[in-house]
Amino acid sequence: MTKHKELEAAAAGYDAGRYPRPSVTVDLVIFTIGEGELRVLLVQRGQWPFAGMWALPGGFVHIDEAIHAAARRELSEETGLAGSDIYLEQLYTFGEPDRDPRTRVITVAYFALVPADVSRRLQSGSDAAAVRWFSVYDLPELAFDHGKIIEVALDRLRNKLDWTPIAFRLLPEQFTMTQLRNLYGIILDRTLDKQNFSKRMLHSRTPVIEAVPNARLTGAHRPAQLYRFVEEGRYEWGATGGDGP
Amino acid sequence: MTKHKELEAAAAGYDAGRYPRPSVTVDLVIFTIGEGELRVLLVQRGQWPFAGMWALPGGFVHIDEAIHAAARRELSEETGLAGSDIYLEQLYTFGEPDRDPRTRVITVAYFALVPADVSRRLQSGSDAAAVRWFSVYDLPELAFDHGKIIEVALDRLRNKLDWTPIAFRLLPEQFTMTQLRNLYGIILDRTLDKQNFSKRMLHSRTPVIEAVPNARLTGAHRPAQLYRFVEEGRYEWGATGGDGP
DNA sequence: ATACTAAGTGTAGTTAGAACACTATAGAGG
DNA sequence: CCTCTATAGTGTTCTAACTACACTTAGTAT
Repeated sequence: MTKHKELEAAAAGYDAGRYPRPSVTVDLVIFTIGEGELRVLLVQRGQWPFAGMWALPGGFVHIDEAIHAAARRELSEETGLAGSDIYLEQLYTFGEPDRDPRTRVITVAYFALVPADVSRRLQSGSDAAAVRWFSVYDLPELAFDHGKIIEVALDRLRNKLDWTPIAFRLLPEQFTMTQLRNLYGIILDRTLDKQNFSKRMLHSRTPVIEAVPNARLTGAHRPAQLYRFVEEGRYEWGATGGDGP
Repeated sequence: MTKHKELEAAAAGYDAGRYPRPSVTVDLVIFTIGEGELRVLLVQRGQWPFAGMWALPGGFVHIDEAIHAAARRELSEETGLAGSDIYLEQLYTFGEPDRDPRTRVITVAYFALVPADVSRRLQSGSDAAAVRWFSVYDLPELAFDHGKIIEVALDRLRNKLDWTPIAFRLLPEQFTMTQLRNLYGIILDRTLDKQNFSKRMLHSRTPVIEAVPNARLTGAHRPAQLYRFVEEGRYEWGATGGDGP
């Protein structure tokens, strides 16, 4: 198909090889919640450049592959999560000429949200020390401009948290009010008033969550009501869009 | 410099030519206000593909050029506006494999805001029918996926309007309350209450605009107070960021 | 002078968020 | 069995911001 394109283009007097082309990659900021921390998945580099340092998972966009497809593929390769139920959103494109010492590399950054219960299962499956979750508040030295990328991702996550129901992508299907409030607290890095928080979630004009009838979490103390995200309402998801454009 | 990079990379056993590389371009959605309309700048294509159809201005990212620099350069080439005082923000990266029939082209879309007084001066300078402002509510048939790109840009503009002082990038330095209110009305495509609007702008906790002392616009009717944007306050400009990453 | 047009202002009702303290219900341990 | 303790769950008041709506003011045009 690419060959066909080139032929057609040549016939029309267009020479695609005229300009030297940059490499294009995708990099993934994969967030999860664990041990009461907001965490991001990093891989340790084996080779030059930045050998031994930690980096975001990522890889080349294949020549016949959509960018979001490349991001999905990398997500699946890196975590084994194939399902499209993992939240994935394009973040920003970074393309300073010197960001990669090898050659000109433009990277399209994505961020992904993996539910706490899913990431717990992952942890045991991943091989050795090459891949690890790190607290976003305690990151190692990072390769390339990946520190910057994580900053931008964290900003975006915090912003979206307030205006979109994105938080539910980090929790199992059913959850207690305390879990949800803690999640917000961890991401926003501040404490939230119990009553005001639950009022906002349950009693705003278009409620965001609803109680699951007869579902209670039994534990060491008073059992808690389980809630789930209300899909119906169809909120404004913000202009930055979802997976593809 | 690039040559140096390749050498260094080769020495470390990295072959950058291993993968076929896509072309990378920037496309610009340049907004302005004119004749009471929100307008976008389009250029008419002369060649295959989509010959005769209208498209967003844009071009290749040079191999040693930052992406935002390429966007600035195209903006300047297309409009003659060199100053970095024109608002420019990265929008989204579009990379479906088939979006360009010539070859694989990934495009990083930007959107720009040109003040009404500046764009009026431009109009006379541009050559013939090859470049034109179009109302966003009355667009011609567009080449490539540029219709989609404009949609995304319009969404983003509307969203940012409510939470950031972006509107001032479409107005001259001083303006009347009515001009500002009309601007919001045009972009949001609805009418706004006079009193409530000015209350929001002037009397919110952190005022967005201030009266210019002794400056009044004299005209056919009662003269109007002139206002200017308050720079001091430093608002949250939203997570999506400005020009560079 | 008078009419016309746009600028500018005041008020009451509603809604969302912040601050703050008390009651309820389970298991654990003596 | 009773008490302790930890977490779940609820009510009220105050303030800031948004909505709806109508009247007054100050210029030019005739």
